[in-house]
Order: sequence, then structure tokens, then C-alpha cells
Amino acid sequence: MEYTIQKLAKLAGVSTRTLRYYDEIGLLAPARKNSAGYRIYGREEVDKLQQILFYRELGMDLDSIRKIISDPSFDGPAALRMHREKLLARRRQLDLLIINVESTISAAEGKSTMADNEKFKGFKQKLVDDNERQYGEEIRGKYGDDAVDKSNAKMLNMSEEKYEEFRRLEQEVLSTLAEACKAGDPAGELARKAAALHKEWLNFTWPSYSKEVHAGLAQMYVDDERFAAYYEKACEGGAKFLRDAILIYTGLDQ
Amino acid sequence: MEYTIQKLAKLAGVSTRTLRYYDEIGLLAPARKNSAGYRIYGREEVDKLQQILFYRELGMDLDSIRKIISDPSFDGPAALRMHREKLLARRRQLDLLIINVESTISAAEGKSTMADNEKFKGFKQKLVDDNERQYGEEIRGKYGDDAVDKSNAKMLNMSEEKYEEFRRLEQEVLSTLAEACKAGDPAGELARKAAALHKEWLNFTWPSYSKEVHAGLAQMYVDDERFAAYYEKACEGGAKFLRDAILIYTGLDQ
DNA sequence: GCTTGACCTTGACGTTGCGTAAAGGTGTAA
DNA sequence: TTACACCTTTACGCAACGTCAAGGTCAAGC
Repeated sequence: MEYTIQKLAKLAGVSTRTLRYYDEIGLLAPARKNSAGYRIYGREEVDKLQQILFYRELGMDLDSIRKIISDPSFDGPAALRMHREKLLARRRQLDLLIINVESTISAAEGKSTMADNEKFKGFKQKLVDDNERQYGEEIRGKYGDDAVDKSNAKMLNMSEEKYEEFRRLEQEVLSTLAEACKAGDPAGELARKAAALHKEWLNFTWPSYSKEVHAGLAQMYVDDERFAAYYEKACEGGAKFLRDAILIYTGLDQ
Repeated sequence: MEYTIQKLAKLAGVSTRTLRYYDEIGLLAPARKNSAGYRIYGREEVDKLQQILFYRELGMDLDSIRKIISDPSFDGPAALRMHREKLLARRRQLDLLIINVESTISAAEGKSTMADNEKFKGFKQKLVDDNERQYGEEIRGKYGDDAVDKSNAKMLNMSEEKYEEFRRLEQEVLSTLAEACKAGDPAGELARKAAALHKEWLNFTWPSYSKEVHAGLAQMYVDDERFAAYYEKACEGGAKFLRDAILIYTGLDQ
């Protein structure tokens, strides 16, 4: 597929001026020019423009983008994974901002007060970067969970503190499950502890605990491969082990 | 509390140049200047700067910001609620971008291919704006649900199409519930339809359906005021009605 | 009192990433 | 052939600061 400058501009949602500018600074040249000097773009340029816009979206300046994508050792897939991480970091910053604006609203309604430094949470990119350095590795590859956690935290209007507690519990469930799994007995003390922690964790999101829901959720962890994969991280057969432990814990195993 | 220019800059995460510039263009003047001409900022300026940064974060130019916050009819709380909406819109755009980058990754891994126009999903602010105009009112006040839906969609790696279907079902559950509720009989045909639709909806997020989970979820809708409020939109006592309908539907009502 | 170093001031010019004419050539459908 | 929507290059403008430069101020320690 070949595109004239306006066709590509409309496709990508940028102006023709932008494309000419990118040509001018040597960031994105057209595949060729036709007899009248019209810029003609091809498939390769479409992909390159997509890359460029990804980086631009992250706030990178065009010169840096050019250096990166023209680097012979440029690793496309790795760059994409980095994109994803950066976008997730931005998402976390946005979450902070949203929490911030909600705090400000409730402060305005007289429900609470805000310290001066709280008023700027979420604006500070530095904080976000620090966060990324701190959690970057951990977050890699578990985006789904993180997104769900975050949204859950917001759904429940959790305070940041509570959310931290929630995250901590989640990790504790995983680590206890790993130990219990190693011990091997779903009726054992460690397994009971894992199930109890999972119940506590569940109470964060579902205030109306019932054995049936708890057991149903546990079964779901086994049946659905996405959840299974999550608990598989703790140990082999983690989801099944957790289900058995919860069934025994709730007394619904007969 | 009083701040010198650098203190405030550090607090808010901006440069001193930025604060001087804001003074220069009449956007944010200090409370006073001391004998040596130093800028001194007070509590009021801190709050105003927070407002300014909110607007700036949304991409508004400084001149528009000045006009807005210096407008005598400027409604602070309303502005904050608008902030929240805009941030949520940005969040949705980010979600699109993340879906986009993930699609690109899986396309690169050869798992699927991407059409050219798909490559620019998420970049097009216009699309987002259209969406906002379309759903803006609806979204107001139900952020929690929306966030959860979005994150669920991502968790399940739903295609956009599937997600649309998911949203449509959600609305259908609500409207059918409203009708059924008006009819008044939780054992009636309409109530059965609402319960069935809810089951279908549930299957989107929880592939391993069980009567117990379904009923447990229904009970949770009643017990938890946040969910209750959501179904209350359909009709008065909507959550209770839905629970009863589901209990009858699943045969777990004895 | 004096120095040092971290603060503060007001200019003033530079930069990035385009927007926006201006002045003119091209492609094609009626 | 006459619109009319495209395309070209050139060039100036702009927002929101960054970045010197050249100097005044304040608190602490000697």
C-alpha cells in the first residue's frame, strides 16, 4: 500500500506539516518521490512512523527518537516492551493524579484536609521515575495483575495506605503459597495460612465474604489459564494447590 | 506557611524559571515581595498553582488557564470534577495505546497481523474526544465501574470488538433489570431474562461459570453499597431484585 | 566583620515542534 | 478547460520554557 502525504497524515492522525518536518530533519523520509516531487510513503514508513509516535507519546524529543531508531543495534521488540513499561508508568502517574484530584475534591467538600506536599502528588515525574526504578523489574510481565489491582484500589476508593496493604497481602499470599506448596500438604498448617491470607485479601475487594464465593473463586483460578498462570508463579500447580487448600479451609471439600 | 521561589518549585516539582515565567505572564503572582525583592508565596498561591498544573497536565495552554481561573464565575469544585473526567479520558487513551503496543508486540512475534489503520489506534486524540462527547455524561459518577471494565478488558486481552460487546451486554443487563423491576416479579419472565443476561455478562470475565459464584456475586451486589448503588440506577432496590432473580434463576433460592 | 556558598533578582537570547501563510505547480473529474 | 483538491518549497511566528549572564542577598562559620 502506498500513501501520499495526506493519506498517511490522516491514517496516523498527524498533520502534513509534521510529516514534512520529519522529512526535513531526517527523521522520516518518504520511500520515494514521484515525477512531480510528491512524497510517496510505503509500508516500511508506516511502521517507522508508528514507532516514532510511540516514542513521541512518551515525551521523547525527536532528536533522541532519530538516534534510537537509526541505531544499527536497535532492537525493535525490546523497544516495544520498553514502550509498554513506560506507558504503564504513565498510567500509574495518571492514577496518582486521579487520586490527587479526588482527594482535592473531598478536601473541598470539607471531608478531609490536604497537606501542601500532598497537593502535588502525581505531578512529579521524578517520583514516577523513582517508582519505576523501584518496581520496574517486578512489574515486568505482570501487567494484567497490576492493572487490575490498581483499578480495584480505585473502585474501592482505597486510600493509598490501604492499597499498599492490599499489595503487601497479595505478595504474602504468593510467598506463603510457595512455601506451602513446597511442603506439599494442602491440609497442612502452611496451606491453611495461605488460604486464610487469601480470604483476608479477598475481603479487601469483596466485603461480603462467603465460603461459596471463596471456593468458587478458587475453582476459577484453576479453570482459567490466565489466573492459573498467575499462581503458577508461586509453584508448579499453584492454582490447584490453592484451590485444594481453600476447599479444605472452607470445609467445602466433601 | 510561606515559601520562597525554590521551596515552592521543589514542592510542586517545577523549575524556578517556570514560576518566574508564570509571574511574568500574570498567571501566578507571588503573595508579596520581601524587602530584597524576593518572591514570597503563601497558601493561596500553592492552591492556585495546583489548579494551574492540573490544567497544564491536560494540555491546556497557559493563556486559557489564566482566563479560566481568573474568571469571577470560576467554579472550583466543578472544575475539579471536569479535571477528573479529563484524566479518565486520558486514561482510556492510554489504555488504547497499551492495547496497541501489545498488539504490535504479538504481531512482531508473528502471532497475528495488524492492519495499517490499527497501527495508529490510541494516537488519535480526536477519536478519544469523540468518545468523550459520546459517553461523557454517562461516565460521570461511575468511574469505578468503568475502570474495572477497562482493566478487565485488558486482563482478558479482549479485542476491542469483544469489549464493545461486553459494554453492550452490561447496558442490556441494566435496561432489562429496569423493566423487570417495574414488572415487579423476580420469578417472572423479564427477571429471568435479566438473570440470564447477567450470566452471559459474567461469562465474559469469569469463564468458569458456577451457580454458586453467580449467586454469591448477586449477594455481594446487595451487601456492598458501591455495587448496590450501581444497580440502584436501574430501579429502586435494583440490587436486591437482581439477587432474587438470580437466586431463582440458579435454583439456589430454597 | 568577613568570607563563602547557596540563594535570589532581572534581562536576553536560544530551542523545540510544529502552525500558518505565501506563491506556485499537479491530477482528475465534469 | 475549468474547477478544485491536492502537492511543493520558503519563511516567519509561537508557546513555554532552558540557559547563560551579571549582579544583589542571607545565614553560617571563622
